[in-house]
Amino acid sequence: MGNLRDTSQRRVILEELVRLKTHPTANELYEIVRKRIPKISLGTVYRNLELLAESKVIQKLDTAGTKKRFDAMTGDHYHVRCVKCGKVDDLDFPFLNSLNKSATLAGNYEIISHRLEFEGICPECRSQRLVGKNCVERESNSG
Amino acid sequence: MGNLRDTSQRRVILEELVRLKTHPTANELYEIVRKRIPKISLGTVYRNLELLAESKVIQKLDTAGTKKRFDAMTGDHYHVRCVKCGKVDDLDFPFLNSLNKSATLAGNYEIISHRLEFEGICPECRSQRLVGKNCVERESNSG
DNA sequence: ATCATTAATAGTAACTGTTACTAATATAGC
DNA sequence: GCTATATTAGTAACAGTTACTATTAATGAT
Ligand SMILES: [Mn+2]
Ligand SMILES: [Mn+2]
Ligand SMILES: [Zn+2]
Ligand SMILES: [Zn+2]
Repeated sequence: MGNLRDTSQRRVILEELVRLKTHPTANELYEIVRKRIPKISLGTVYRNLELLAESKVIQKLDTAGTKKRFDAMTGDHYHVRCVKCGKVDDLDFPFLNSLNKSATLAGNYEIISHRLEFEGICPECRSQRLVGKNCVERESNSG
Repeated sequence: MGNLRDTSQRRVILEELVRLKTHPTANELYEIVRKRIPKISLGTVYRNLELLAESKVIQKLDTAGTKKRFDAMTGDHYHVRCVKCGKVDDLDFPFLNSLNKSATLAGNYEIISHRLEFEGICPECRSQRLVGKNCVERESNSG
């Protein structure tokens, strides 16, 4: 894994991120890793997520909202965010390979990538629409 | 304009945002408005942008990076962000109306909207690629 | 026009997510 | 085992934004 040393902290952070399919924030992952390494520091989680993303082992997501999220799946894929509970899920949707080329032709930028994120209501929140309980707002749903 | 009072601060903020095509951050707009209303407070700019966005007069963008940007154009359109200088421009690209429906069918979310943002290199930065001067990094280019 | 009501303001403090710093510790190579 | 140095825990600093508060000003009624 490049020139990164093999520390227990780094190993557990990666293990737990791979296990989770929830695209956690640094703090969410910190709380989970803490159960296995109680004395780990939040800074260590941030630093390792950054390093792992730099070396392309994981992916840093730039979803709506203020918090960065992390994803152990590095392949191209899109995400859905529930506007009710803030949950971020993978979406099994074909990757739009031709978009960048079309967009380059449409304007005067040299397009190198695109970010597509859907907003919607997850099955859980949909079934609780009338009840309104058990559906904690995770983050201010901007726009 | 709803139940919003007509103050000089609010009027100038909106005027300057409409004039600009640069999708400024709150602070960038603050610096511009300050030339006309020197004693205006940054909080006033934030509060008014928020209120104007709530009442759909303007649009709050959730582009990559940490800073929110604002847009007086409320119609559906996509944006390009220059990875070199951070500039955000409109892209004259047809709006993908069928995407939400397709994405709803692809997963188990009820999709209500999508956000598509392109990354690329603007004409200015492209012509300065070798020189590297006059091309100020506006924000840390994450991912 | 004067007044009362109350939204909006300037100025500042507080907050949130993240990054930077530092002295102590642990890893990897010899 | 020893050395060089990457990594760590703990904490301070930082950036962007929001919340608070006393004062000011827009509105609508008299
Ligand atoms: Mn994913
Ligand atoms: Mn725009
Ligand atoms: Zn939900
Ligand atoms: Zn540029």
